[in-house]
Amino acid sequence: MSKVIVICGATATGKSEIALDIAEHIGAEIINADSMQLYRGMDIGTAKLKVAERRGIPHHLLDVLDVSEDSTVAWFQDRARSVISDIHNRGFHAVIVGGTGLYIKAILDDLNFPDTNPEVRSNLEKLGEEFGANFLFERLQELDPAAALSIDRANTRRVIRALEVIEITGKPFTANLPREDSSRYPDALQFGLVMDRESLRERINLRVDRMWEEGFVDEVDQLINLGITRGTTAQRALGYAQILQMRQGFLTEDEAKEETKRASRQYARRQETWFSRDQRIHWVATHQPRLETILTKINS
RNA sequence: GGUCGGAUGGCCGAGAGGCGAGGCAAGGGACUGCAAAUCCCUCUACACGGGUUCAAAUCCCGUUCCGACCU
Repeated sequence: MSKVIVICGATATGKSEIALDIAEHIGAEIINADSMQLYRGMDIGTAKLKVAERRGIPHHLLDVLDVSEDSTVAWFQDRARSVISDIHNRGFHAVIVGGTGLYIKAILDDLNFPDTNPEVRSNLEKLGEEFGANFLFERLQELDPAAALSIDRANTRRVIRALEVIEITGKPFTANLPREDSSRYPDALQFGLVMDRESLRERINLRVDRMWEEGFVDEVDQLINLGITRGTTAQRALGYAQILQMRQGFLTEDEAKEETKRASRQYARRQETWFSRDQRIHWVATHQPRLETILTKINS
């Protein structure tokens, strides 16, 4: 019986390494669930494992997008699921590793993403610019009060998406929403790596310093030539955004580096909040023998 | 020794008698088509001691510290 194992957790907790260990032990292939490692050329700044470091284990969904293309959950969900069935069909287990909570949830749970329509969306965006965030929110309150309750009035991005879905499907946004416990892979085992804040902070600092030494700035310069500023997703990535700002003269190199560290810390916090909601995750702390703990659980 | 100017929350920084500016950091949280994104909440400070006043971070006196200048 082929398994689905998930390794999640905050950035810099050592997910990639553990995933390799597990894959090696149980005979699995690895699937990336990190929204930024999807991009070709974003290597140093995303701490992507080099091919030589992958121990011959197949890694999927790495380097599948151009930096000028946008990534979306719906697309990812589709790709990831077909990769999983492909791996399973060949008789291997699948280890999903990554820090993008929404992407992982999209694979595991029965999340259905109604279509998107660029025209509808840009119209809504225009309305927002013209009449303000409140206008959009009030419209949402009318069309789907339940959704308005759970979406913050100032979060224009999410308000627009809800309105878009309503317009396209003709049904309230909430109608498409969660049916708890509708897991696509009921036997999937999720492991979350945790670390105390102080250690994590140190690891992040070290990691960012190392990225700089390895030529992070050059990497971004190359991506500028490849059109990273044309896309919306890739250029927002931690570190990339800051180096881009530096190139535009808004930050000194030192500031860019420090900002990257700070932003990474904040990101780690958001990741922990996200993952902490999922009761299915088995948390593994640094002081535990991580690999053994996880393997025991898998084999039980 | 003298004169003048400062002293505000972890940091930056406004306010110049009467609802605790604001920003950053930190912490907590939300989140089903940009998610390394987007958004929300919290953090009761005015160097110290007196005084004036119904009311003082804001005015007065003194003390301490910092800075500039003078002798």
